[in-house]
Amino acid sequence: MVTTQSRGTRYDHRVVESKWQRRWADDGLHEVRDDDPRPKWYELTMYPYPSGDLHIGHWYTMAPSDAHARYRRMLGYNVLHPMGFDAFGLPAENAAIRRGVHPLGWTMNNIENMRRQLRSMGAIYDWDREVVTCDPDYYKWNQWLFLKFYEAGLAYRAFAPANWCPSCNTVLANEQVTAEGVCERCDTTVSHRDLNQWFFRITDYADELLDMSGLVWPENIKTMQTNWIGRSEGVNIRFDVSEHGLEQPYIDTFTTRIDTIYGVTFVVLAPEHPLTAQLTTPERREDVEAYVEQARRQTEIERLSTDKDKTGVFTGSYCVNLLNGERVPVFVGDYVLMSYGTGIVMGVPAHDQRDYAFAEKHGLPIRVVVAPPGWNGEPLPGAYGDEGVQVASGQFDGLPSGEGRQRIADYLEEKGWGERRVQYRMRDWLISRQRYWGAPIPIVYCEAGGEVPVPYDQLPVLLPEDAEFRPTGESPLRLHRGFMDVECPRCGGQATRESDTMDTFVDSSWYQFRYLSPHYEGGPVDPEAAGLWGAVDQYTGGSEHAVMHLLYARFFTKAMRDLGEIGVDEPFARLFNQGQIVLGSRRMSKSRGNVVAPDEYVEESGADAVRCYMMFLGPWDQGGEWSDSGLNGVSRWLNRVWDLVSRDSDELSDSVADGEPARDLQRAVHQTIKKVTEDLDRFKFNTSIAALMELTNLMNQLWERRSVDEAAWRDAVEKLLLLMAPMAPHIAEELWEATGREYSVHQQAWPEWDEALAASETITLVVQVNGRLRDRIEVDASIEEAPARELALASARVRPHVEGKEIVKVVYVPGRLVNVVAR
RNA sequence: GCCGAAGUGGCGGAACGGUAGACGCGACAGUCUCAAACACUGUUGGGCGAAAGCCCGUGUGGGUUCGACUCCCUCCUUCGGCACCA
Repeated sequence: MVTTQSRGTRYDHRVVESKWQRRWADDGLHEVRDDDPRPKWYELTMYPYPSGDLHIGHWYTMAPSDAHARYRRMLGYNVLHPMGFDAFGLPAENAAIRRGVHPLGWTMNNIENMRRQLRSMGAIYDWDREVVTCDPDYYKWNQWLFLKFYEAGLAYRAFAPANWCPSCNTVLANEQVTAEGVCERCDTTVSHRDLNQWFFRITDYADELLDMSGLVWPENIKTMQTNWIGRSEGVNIRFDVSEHGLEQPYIDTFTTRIDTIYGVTFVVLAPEHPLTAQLTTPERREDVEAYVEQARRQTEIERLSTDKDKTGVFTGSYCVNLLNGERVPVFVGDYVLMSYGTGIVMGVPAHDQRDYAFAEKHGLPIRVVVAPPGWNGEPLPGAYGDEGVQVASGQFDGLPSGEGRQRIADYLEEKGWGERRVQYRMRDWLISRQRYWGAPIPIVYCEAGGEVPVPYDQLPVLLPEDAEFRPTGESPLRLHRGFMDVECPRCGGQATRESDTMDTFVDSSWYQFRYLSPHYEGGPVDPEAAGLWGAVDQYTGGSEHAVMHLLYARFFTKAMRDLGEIGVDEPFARLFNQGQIVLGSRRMSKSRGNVVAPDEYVEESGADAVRCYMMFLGPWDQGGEWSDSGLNGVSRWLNRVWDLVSRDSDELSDSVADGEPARDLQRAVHQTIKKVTEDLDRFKFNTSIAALMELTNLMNQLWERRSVDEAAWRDAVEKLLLLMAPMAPHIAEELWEATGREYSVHQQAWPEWDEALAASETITLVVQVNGRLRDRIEVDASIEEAPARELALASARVRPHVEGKEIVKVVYVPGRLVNVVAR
């Protein structure tokens, strides 16, 4: 059919997008007010690091979450969906050093550029609420919180071995060292240094952090946090060493398997253990010292490699197992870690793989004390299960090992030989960094009075802009006399400032609360705003933050709650992790040169097309691959919508003689509303857009046939534009106006569907024989079972398949199918 | 080694235990064009067949079921996390 309308009209996204972005800004359409009567919805996307250019990965993170926030707004919520910059940190400093510029200038330029790029996306960010963490108005509150933590005993300084990255020239938190023992930023092998460091006492909250029952988070993230915290219930048990005449007549070990206590055939100390030297006999001294020295020199990787031999040396001493009076040898071995438990392990080779390996190597006895079901009395190398029956265990013989654990623990506590203990894998959070580009730690060291907190009225402790910031291994601030030399706030005497700065994860641990009242001067958060907004309702971002950021932010939230700053227990009620967008199945990276720069594509195809493509390329949580032709397909669709909606609906008659197609359209519209709504609730953007494409395709077909009336058409156009508005906000707004509707499409209510109208009058009745499809019959949707069976059995396509067979039964699934079972 | 997720056309991916492959890309054919590109229309899992239709198909092997991409078990592969934590 030939039409008068020209086909293939393309819209000028440049004109449309800049027009509406200006208009929305002028009208303050995205301003969020606390006195808005609608119910609140706080939807947060992890803020970006201002690395310079907005990467397509940023779009992948932000465009779908913006669409979701917009959807929630159309549902009738007062939506807060803010944006800011995680502006402190090593990359800025490293980049600044490379380029010979100042980190501040470099960072602020990047932020300026990225703000412009972010604006091109047409998101609903309320820029008046922007948070920039290197701004003194922000980090002042970092320092303020540090002081509050300090007063509450949650911040403390300790001389301790720390992870040292020789390339970054700073210490790292445990969370920042990968499983391979390298720096999570630069992949350099991490070594150790003993330094005075500031810590946050996150372990105080270990048990509360384990409780994630109220969180709607992906299970794998919860599991990772649980594993990271690593709670173990066990027993501290003493072994008698009084025969050696030390100050302390016993040594302490920790075990989770006290049921195996009768199987102990040796004890092992960590090489760094302070008792190692004392327990070493003179004739063993030389060997032990050589071993300890060799262990000390090993790198973290060598030390931690699991497949390594279980090395160790005998100290010459013995200790006594108080339960059976047995004397067992004491070894030093580097498979025992000083940082876990007591740094001493009781060796039970029959029931622990590592102890087994150690015993094999050193010819130590192996004694089974927990017999697995059906045990034949043979040694059990490798049978380390913790369920069985106590044997060779004195008075505890015959007990199931689970019960044995409790009874032996009771007995030890009664005798005063040990007590139940809970151990965590997680350590306190080391926050000191020997680098320039971070928030100074607000402490001074008085020559007379020691450690003195900076008074609140002297905050912020400004980061001096004129410091030499090249890393030397010590904090660069140490070289800045004007910064360092200070009067003691307590006694007025000579004092020096703490020269370390805070880990940037401190900044991101509470930024979610600063957005609530970004200009508030009375504290980190305005209590009224905190009361109104509470926790983030929906948080989105990458799963690379599964442990560090998310755990720290949870800790901060609980600590701030206990300080009375906020009223919530958890920062993020719901969490959704998007996947990664890749190019050619490889992670994009600047060094590899395979980076997709969104600006070119926005210029070429428009922000709406790039937004929609981010959502369409695959399920958001699984990530996907960028492809130019994929973007092109989405772009074609938007042009088709433009073309379709721009058609003059006067060309359609007021009513169509055959009413069926109009009903088809109406049904499709209601089905689409349902599909898109349900999919957006579950972040299934790809299928939402697919549903919208289907509706568009149907509309196009019906138009071609001119078999739809004007009213149905206009209704379909309206619903299509409303449903598209969150994903393609500019084109939806433009077409909303062009079709004579009232500004703004983004202030309209989300459409609702009517189940009855979405339902079909007829269904395709599927007819199967033995579960295999044989026929499809169009029938009235209200068909009863009996006629459906009759129709199925009468089908000419069914008969040949049941010929000569006995019909055993007929399964009827209402509204779906008939399955004839024939044998 | 342990924990978790995932394996579906040429590709990205759809599918409340009930029509496998929606939607899109690509490819092919056509329309438009002097031509190409763009755009638009149509076809498109494999095999056999003139057609009707039949058979085979969701990593592997089994199981449950009238019926399995979907649930259960085995194994394989890929990815992510943890890893001498006593």
